[in-house]
Amino acid sequence: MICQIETNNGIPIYEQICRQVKFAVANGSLLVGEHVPSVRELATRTAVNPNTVARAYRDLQADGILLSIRGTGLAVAADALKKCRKDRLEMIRERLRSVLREAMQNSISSEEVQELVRIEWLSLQKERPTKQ
Amino acid sequence: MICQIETNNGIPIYEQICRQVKFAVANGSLLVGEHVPSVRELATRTAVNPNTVARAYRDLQADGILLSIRGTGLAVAADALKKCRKDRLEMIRERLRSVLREAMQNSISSEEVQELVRIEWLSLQKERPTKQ
DNA sequence: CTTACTGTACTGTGTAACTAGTACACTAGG
DNA sequence: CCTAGTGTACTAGTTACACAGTACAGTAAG
Repeated sequence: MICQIETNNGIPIYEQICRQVKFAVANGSLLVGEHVPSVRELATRTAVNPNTVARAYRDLQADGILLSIRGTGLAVAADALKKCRKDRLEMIRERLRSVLREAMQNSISSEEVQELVRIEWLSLQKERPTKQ
Repeated sequence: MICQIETNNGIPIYEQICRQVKFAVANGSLLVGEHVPSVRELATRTAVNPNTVARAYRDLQADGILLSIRGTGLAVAADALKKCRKDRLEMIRERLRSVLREAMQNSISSEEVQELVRIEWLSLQKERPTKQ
């Protein structure tokens, strides 16, 4: 499971981890019953404090995505797939709305936005060619 | 000059104010030489602490957008228009990139994103019909 | 001069996010 | 049993953001 953290994009690290775990489950990168990386491993790999990862995992447990097996690790819950699939676009949608709202408030046209999305998408594709 | 503040969208209030002032200049809602609303007036109008507005105005001065005339107020600098126009889409672009990056990292297709943008844009238009 | 309005500059307070360090209970493997 | 690896739970400290209150210097209008 890959996990890439962006600092200073407004989203707390622990929330980014939550989102990426949910996406991984929705994608099938993380299977139901499979173990998620340990707190300490993910922490060192992403250069983040273990407490921050633990916080994310705690939230995921509260959401019913992960199940704790003491001494062994955390596994993806049985009914997590359905929930993650359902919320898949929802998480992106919320961030997108906020950006679009700002654009609209400032007289950016629909065409300009569409064009911007197209250009930036292509630009990002160049950054990570044939990703996944 | 309108100024609408969103709390809890990840962007600090003082930065939102900065952005909206820059947009207003780029739009022509704020003309060069014109006075910007006073710290206290904008603070009460947006239900924000005066210090937060002052902080935004201080940043705008550092950026060369506003000029201070003690005892009178803050005016839009002569060369602000050029700078604001130049940065007009740039500010939206940065936020958009961050969202698109997350979408791409999680195997959302280009078509899905375009569709999402289209739908959300229409949805926002309904919220504020014939804005401006 | 007086008053009311400007911007500016402080000192606090509170909260959220993150980091740092430590400790404990549990489990698997030797 | 022993060790190393799990999750979990603390305390403490730092930083950023926002709010609250106060104070002061300058300007414009009466």
